[in-house]
Amino acid sequence: MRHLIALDAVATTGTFGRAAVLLGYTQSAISQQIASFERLVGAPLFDRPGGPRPVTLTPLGERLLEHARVLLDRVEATSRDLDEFQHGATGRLRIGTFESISTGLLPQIVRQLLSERPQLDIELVEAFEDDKLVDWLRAGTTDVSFFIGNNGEPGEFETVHLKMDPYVVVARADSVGDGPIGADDLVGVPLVGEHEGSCHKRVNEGLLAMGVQPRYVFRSRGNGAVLAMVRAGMGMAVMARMAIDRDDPELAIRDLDPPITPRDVRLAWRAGRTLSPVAQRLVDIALEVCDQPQPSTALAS
Amino acid sequence: MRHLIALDAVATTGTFGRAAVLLGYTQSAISQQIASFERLVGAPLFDRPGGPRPVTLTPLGERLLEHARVLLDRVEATSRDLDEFQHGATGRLRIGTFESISTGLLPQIVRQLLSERPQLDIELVEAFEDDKLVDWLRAGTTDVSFFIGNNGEPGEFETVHLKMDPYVVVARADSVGDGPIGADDLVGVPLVGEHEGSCHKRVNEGLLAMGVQPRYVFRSRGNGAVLAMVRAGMGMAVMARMAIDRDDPELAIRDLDPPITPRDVRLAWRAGRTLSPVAQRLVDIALEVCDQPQPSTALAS
DNA sequence: CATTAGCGATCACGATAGCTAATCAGTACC
DNA sequence: GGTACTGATTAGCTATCGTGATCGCTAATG
Repeated sequence: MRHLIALDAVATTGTFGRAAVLLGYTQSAISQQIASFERLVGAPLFDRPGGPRPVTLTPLGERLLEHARVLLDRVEATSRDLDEFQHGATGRLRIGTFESISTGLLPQIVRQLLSERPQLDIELVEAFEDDKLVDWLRAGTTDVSFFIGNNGEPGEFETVHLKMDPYVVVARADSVGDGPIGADDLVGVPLVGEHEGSCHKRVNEGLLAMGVQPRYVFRSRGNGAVLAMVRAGMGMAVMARMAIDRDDPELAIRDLDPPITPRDVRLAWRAGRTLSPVAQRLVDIALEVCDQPQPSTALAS
Repeated sequence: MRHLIALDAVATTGTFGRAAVLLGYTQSAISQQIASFERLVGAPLFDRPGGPRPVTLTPLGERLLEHARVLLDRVEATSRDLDEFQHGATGRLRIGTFESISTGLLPQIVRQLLSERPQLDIELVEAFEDDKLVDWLRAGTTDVSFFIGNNGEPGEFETVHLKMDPYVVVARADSVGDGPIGADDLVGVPLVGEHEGSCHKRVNEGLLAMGVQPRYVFRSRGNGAVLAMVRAGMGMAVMARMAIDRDDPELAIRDLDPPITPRDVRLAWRAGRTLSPVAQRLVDIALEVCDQPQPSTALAS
């Protein structure tokens, strides 16, 4: 390595002495470096004419110099890229997420992250079930992942709590009064909701706990479709608050009474694995956006 | 450099100890190397879970490893290319030459050289005047050059004598008898020959020294054209023996009497400059082809 | 629950490599 | 023939890098 730099310097300056000054060494050091390099390759790299004439590269030296410059450039590029990476300016970030989070939380976070670091390569991987997210995170398919509560083997993941996301009732604005919706209001009422999946399971269990046997008249994987059906008058929906992305005067959003246990929205990564600078920043931004204190050391799962 | 190798080995084996075995070090050495590398980049490269579990790369380490592998590959490639270059298997060789030499001498030399080293990149640069060849060789446009006699500043070039190339008369076979051609045979005879140039100058001076005032009826830069004109009966030609590339029953080749001083064909290169392996081999082959002894140390110009 | 095995970190120590400083030796130029 | 500019060489110091032994940690074992 030092050899390559010395070779370049001598070839450029034409003189051992000037190369030494350039590199902050003494002439002796350069002489020894070149000599050692020549011993290494087994042949002279410079013709030394003697006297006050500049040294010149041998054909071998010339050939080696070409390679040396390529290598030095590469090293330089590596150093620059690593710096950028460490400062979080570049990097890839694969995020595991649910649709509701992609709708109600991620956009703010991603917008902030991208405004700070426009060159980032962000990849979202959406799942309908917790297990998928766990598998992906475990396998390294995702770098960080949103979780509902804690998942995986104990100690396998590290997580931070972002916010509690309540389940609410969504109905046409003209079909409900003010105030929370009780169990009575839901019995026998036609419902629209999600297809099978972790989210739906939680809603379903919650309703059953309330004593309501839900009657679904439409199911979809897309929250947008569900809301559209509510808007169209197909029925009410019980869904995570976060999945409703915009204020819609046609729709009324009401609390449940008694409420279904809200979702514990967390951000998770593999325990004991260093987060990349961008992932670290993502966590911080997520905490900011959710108004959570930033634990200096993230809580264990 | 060592750092990169260690990084690669640890990442591959998953363990400091196995990496050490792989590289012929002790575990302690690897541990210190990685630690020093981490100090250099300012952040951990591996997550060490502790206990009998393998270490894993941090995101930074992964990124660095990609660069490291590219660099190591390049170093490997450099080493291979240099080996080949030193053995003369690869390399570029730019040869300064005259047309007559390109015709009568070079083909044998180049054929031999290429049969030994098929991958060579040989470039011929043809000149019509000595000065051009001198300039090119001085400037490094050519690596080696054919010279007629010695040229350039004294001590500027190193040369070896290849052969003496006599000047001969070429005529239609049916237009001359046996035996050498004397001055009387040439007086007033129509001649074909070269255009201005170093070769032609020597012929012209030779003829004048013989007492012959040459009468040119055709001149060309191409020896082939000259010979064709002789064959066509335009006249005789006085030219270097070497410029006649093949036996042609239509043509008779006769000595001059008195002869013009033959050309001293030499191979030259810049004095004090190491020859590339292929150039060195070219010199040797040229000497072989010309039946010259090979001086272990080439004669000074 | 104590034991064991496998892992990396650390320390002291010796060898080596790499630098400086001073000097030597060759060559061109005045 | 001196002078000035080269690179080479030598001795000596120092920082680096390797080894070997040891320590501390954790998962797996019985």
